[in-house]
Amino acid sequence: MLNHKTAQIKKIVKGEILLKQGEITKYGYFVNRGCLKSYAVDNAGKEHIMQFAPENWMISDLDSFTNQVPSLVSIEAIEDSEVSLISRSDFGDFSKLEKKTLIELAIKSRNNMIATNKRIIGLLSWSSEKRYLDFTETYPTLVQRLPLKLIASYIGVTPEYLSDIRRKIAKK
Amino acid sequence: MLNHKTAQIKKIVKGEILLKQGEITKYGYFVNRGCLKSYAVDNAGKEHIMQFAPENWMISDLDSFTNQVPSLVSIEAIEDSEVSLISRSDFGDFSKLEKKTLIELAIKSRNNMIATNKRIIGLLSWSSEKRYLDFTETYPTLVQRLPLKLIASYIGVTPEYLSDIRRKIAKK
DNA sequence: GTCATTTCTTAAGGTATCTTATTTTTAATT
DNA sequence: AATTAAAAATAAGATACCTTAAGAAATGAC
Repeated sequence: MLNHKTAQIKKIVKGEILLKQGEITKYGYFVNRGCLKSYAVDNAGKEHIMQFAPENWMISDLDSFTNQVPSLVSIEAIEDSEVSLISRSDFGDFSKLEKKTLIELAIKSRNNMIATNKRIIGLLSWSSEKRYLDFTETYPTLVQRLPLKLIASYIGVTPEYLSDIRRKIAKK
Repeated sequence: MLNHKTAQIKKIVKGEILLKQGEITKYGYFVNRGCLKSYAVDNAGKEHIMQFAPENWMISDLDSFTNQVPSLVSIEAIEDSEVSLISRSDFGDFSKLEKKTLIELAIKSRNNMIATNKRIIGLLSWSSEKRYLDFTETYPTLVQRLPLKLIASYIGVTPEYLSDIRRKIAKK
């Protein structure tokens, strides 16, 4: 979709931060290798994961990227990674894009929206156990790859409680 | 964006249902007048509101519309309303759309995505009181227009508890 | 291979939010 | 206006989930 071949590439190590909550971002990131997360830290200092981005995913704070407002999230590498930088000059103005690119974008946006809508329904109406089971079905490779505490943060429970959930599931 | 002028128009009364959870939808709806909601009913029979759609908003189950799979939500009029029907033949295939339309779509999708992302962050990391206050700031007209129990359902608390929240806020 | 660090598990007590039920207020219908 | 129905407020008891804390297991560093 984006012109990754000519894009600027950046290598980052685990723990490295590409965007800090409250800052205005210049870039979106396309993940070539590794895995990133975006997350918000609440008043109590707790971290809540908005998104995981393994290979071939994009990650950014879309509002900060588009409207140059402070970001609600931080973006950090959870593995050693390589990303392509997507800049506003390349991608900020849709009218500069080719029709073909716009169609690809529309399809990806739609798929993203479908997944995001499902997540909201889950947060509103599913039990934490069901949210965990859905996560394992939707992202089986991430379940292997990520520590429990990151998954807990994504589905909206504490690591201790997810540990309880797992034990209850195992007992069945 | 869509060709509302030639679209099929439908008048519906309060309480009328346009889509039932589990069914496959043929249409999306653009609201000309009135207000609709989409909601999921959980195992315990409780209703959880995904979206409100007042005038000039679109509403549908995007996954059901796009992929012809069972809908996760029902769509119902919460006021007497008039909607324009958006069919898959008009809007299912992006390659048939004009570039101008695709650009409009990309902008609307982006704005929608920004709002939806914020809602997820709110559900994960804000207190219920903060979620309510944010709702009143983001949708001041809807706060006047909608009964408390629908707002409670949207922000993810029971009506009784939202009533408590309001009382606490008023005491300050 | 040992030591240090991080992750995971387990458990007890606490809090936010829910459930159920009753009363009051508001809105809809005739 | 009177009647009915729906919405909102209030309160007491129940529960899902959190907090804190400690020990066990796994992972990474030297």
